Amino acid sequence: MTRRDDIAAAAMELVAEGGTHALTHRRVDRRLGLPEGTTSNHARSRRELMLLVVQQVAAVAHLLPPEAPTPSTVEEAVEQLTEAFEGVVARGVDTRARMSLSIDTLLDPELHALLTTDSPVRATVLEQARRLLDGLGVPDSGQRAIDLAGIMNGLFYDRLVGHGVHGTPVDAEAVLRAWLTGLGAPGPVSP
Amino acid sequence: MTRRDDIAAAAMELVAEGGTHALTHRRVDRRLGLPEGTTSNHARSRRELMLLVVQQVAAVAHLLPPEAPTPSTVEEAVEQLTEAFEGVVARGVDTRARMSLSIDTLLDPELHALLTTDSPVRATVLEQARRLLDGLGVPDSGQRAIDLAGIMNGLFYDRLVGHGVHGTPVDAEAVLRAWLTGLGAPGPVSP
DNA sequence: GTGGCTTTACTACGATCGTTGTGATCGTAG
DNA sequence: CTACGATCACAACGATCGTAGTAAAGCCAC
Repeated sequence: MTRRDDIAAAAMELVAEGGTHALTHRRVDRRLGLPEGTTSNHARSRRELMLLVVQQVAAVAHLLPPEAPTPSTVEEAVEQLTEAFEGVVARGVDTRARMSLSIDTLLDPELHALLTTDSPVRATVLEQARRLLDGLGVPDSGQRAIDLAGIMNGLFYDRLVGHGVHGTPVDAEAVLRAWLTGLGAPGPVSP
Repeated sequence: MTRRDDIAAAAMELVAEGGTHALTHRRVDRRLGLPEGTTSNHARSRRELMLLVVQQVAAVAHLLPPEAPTPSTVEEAVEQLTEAFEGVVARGVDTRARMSLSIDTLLDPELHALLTTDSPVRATVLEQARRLLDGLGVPDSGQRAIDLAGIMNGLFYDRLVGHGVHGTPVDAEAVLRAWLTGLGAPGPVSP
């Protein structure tokens, strides 16, 4: 069981560092110092190997720590979201792997759905985002939660794989503050 | 010359459809119905082949049509940005290829920079974004232009490779409107 | 036309890959 | 202790890949 976890983790790292093209049974073996063929035993095909990485990404990724209290002002929300954002960026690997896999599984809708629509992480993230927006009194919080996830992905992309890697990065805090402000939240919902 | 362009275009399509992993000299030959070895003649190594795609992406991609008049109200800006966004999404291929390559060139900083920091498209996009924001009287338009590019990338990601492909997509127009509104633009700069 | 340079077609090599099979080894329930 | 299922190490296959070389075909200046 531990062996399988090691393989999944190493495979995810490979994808995060060099994209799906760098993902190979033998490369995983080498990275872990295991004899060739070990990874092939656990993931009998390349598709299974990619599935392993997809599951690993889902196992690691979370947008917000679940114990976060619901903020009642825009500024509190900005602070909380920014902190969560920086945490994910600092971790890095799983988000990079997720983005790489999202593109490279477009030809395999089943795997792609496991990463996006059908991902348990997606549901959790949307629910947390919705709760945060509801606490601020933002209307239409369902669609707005989807929008927030989209914005966050843009910020992730910039910092982890885009211009922000070597150039001037986006100002995540300013983006989130402006967006939340512009939503015209009437303030916290009175009890 | 035309031959090389065909190869570059076909290579970009392959990357857009199946990621960098699907990019191969022989696959490009087959897609174009050319005898095997033709692509190898124009891109003597795999790195050259990827460079070809990078250049092709830069050749095709533009955020805004350059002749767009500078908007003077938030609503005009929203309309213009949304229209440009939908245009890029409808085209699709180059943005998908760019995102795939961004990740898969992380191990090759030179190629990665050509896609991001050193890209001529990047400079154009930032300048257009900055002009648009200046027209609205938004302060610190330099950093805000970077932020806008980040937001747009998030929207692209959602629609082209993320949840929006098969699930409920982001509301790009609403996101842009909220963000622009929240920037607290004092209105168009008086002449 | 003719000489010289570029582009094409075609072939071949070694390396790596995905995949499968076969025993050996381990852990554990009976 | 033993038997049995799961995990392991290891070997081997055909296919595909990256890369490079060579000879024919095309093209253009002169």
